[in-house]
Amino acid sequence: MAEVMTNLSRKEQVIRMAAELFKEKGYSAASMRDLAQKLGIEAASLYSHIKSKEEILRTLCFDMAAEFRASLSEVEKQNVSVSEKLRLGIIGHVKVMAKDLTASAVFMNEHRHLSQPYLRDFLLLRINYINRFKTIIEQGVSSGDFKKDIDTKLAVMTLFSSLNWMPAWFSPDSTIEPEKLGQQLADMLIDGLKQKA
Amino acid sequence: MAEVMTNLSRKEQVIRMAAELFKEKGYSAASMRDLAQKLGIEAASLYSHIKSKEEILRTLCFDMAAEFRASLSEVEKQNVSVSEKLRLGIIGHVKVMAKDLTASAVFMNEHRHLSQPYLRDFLLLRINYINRFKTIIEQGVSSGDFKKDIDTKLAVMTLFSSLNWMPAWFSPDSTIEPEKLGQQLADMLIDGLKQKA
DNA sequence: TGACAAAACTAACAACTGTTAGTGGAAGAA
DNA sequence: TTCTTCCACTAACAGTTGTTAGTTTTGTCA
Repeated sequence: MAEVMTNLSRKEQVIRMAAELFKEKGYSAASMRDLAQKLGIEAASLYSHIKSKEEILRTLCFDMAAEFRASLSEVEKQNVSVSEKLRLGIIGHVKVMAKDLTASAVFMNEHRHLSQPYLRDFLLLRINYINRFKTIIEQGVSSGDFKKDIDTKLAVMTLFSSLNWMPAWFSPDSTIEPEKLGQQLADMLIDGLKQKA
Repeated sequence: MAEVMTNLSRKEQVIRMAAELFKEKGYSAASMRDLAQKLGIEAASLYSHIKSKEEILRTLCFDMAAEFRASLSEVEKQNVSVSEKLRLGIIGHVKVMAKDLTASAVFMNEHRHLSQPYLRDFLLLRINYINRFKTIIEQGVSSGDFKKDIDTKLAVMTLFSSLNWMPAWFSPDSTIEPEKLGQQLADMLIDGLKQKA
């Protein structure tokens, strides 16, 4: 038990460092020797902890995916108005990202380096997640909460684009809390910039 | 003269193919042998046309940057309302991207592989461009066109995030014209999703 | 035809890639 | 003590990387 804990802890340390490196240099440009150096060990020693470079990427991508899905499931259960549901979905997404900005950045930008069949699985998970948001928006259009002439595909892609670049510019030592940031983002996307006449 | 044309044409062909490859696999994962194969020649033959792999990336990034800046300068000259100016800026940005989606994707996702001092120069250009958009939004807040409680930094980053992921999901054979897409995007960001009460 | 430039070729380089095999030390449990 | 597990090591592999030097083919124009 204690050994398992220690092992996991060391393995997780490797994965965390790898996430930082992948975020900084990109998956392909980050070498196992770079990673080893960051940990103060030899490259070959990494393989006491992980099976391969790609296994690290898989872990990072699929763990994040699971968190996003869990967050959205929680929101879907709630019995609230559509625009509130969208708002909660956005806030949940932001919170998950904020919990680990580094892993989020890797999840967002490096997943394409997964090999098959993992890449396919990953993309399926992602499209499912996006479609669940799209459904919320469509419900809003039907119910009259949102404008009737909205292109829902465009809307949902815009939404995700805004969300997904957050790790690139949001600094972890920012004074603003994730909850608040999500709130503001939701406001902006739902209500727009313009002063109501 | 004719020789120069031919030379340029072939060099541009190399750069175009490289853009596709860089977009697909990422700059680091794309090898010069991959690129050569796409052109039906040997890797070493590429060096009759270009100085180095990074020179290609530089060309792609800085040429796109110049186009974005030119587009925005055009808009800034116009004597129109603030929200119209923002709208025009967005449409211009979308049009520039749509003219070459492949190069845009590289510009967006691969610029970090530039070495110094080019990377620094690139980032300075980018921040200048972003700040000019931010100024427009700030003017809108001052003039009362936009809401007073807007976080302009958040607003401008959200704007760019939405814009910048477009190359990733916008298909070139889409029926929608860039002009129209830019229009819709601007509507969404400025007016929001919500039906006005 | 001959000259010239563009654009391709072959061969090779040094460095770097992810990964494996096999080894040994350290620490805790028996 | 001895056994086991974790975690590091050295040495080496086969393949790939960007790039160079030098040469030959190709096409155009005088």
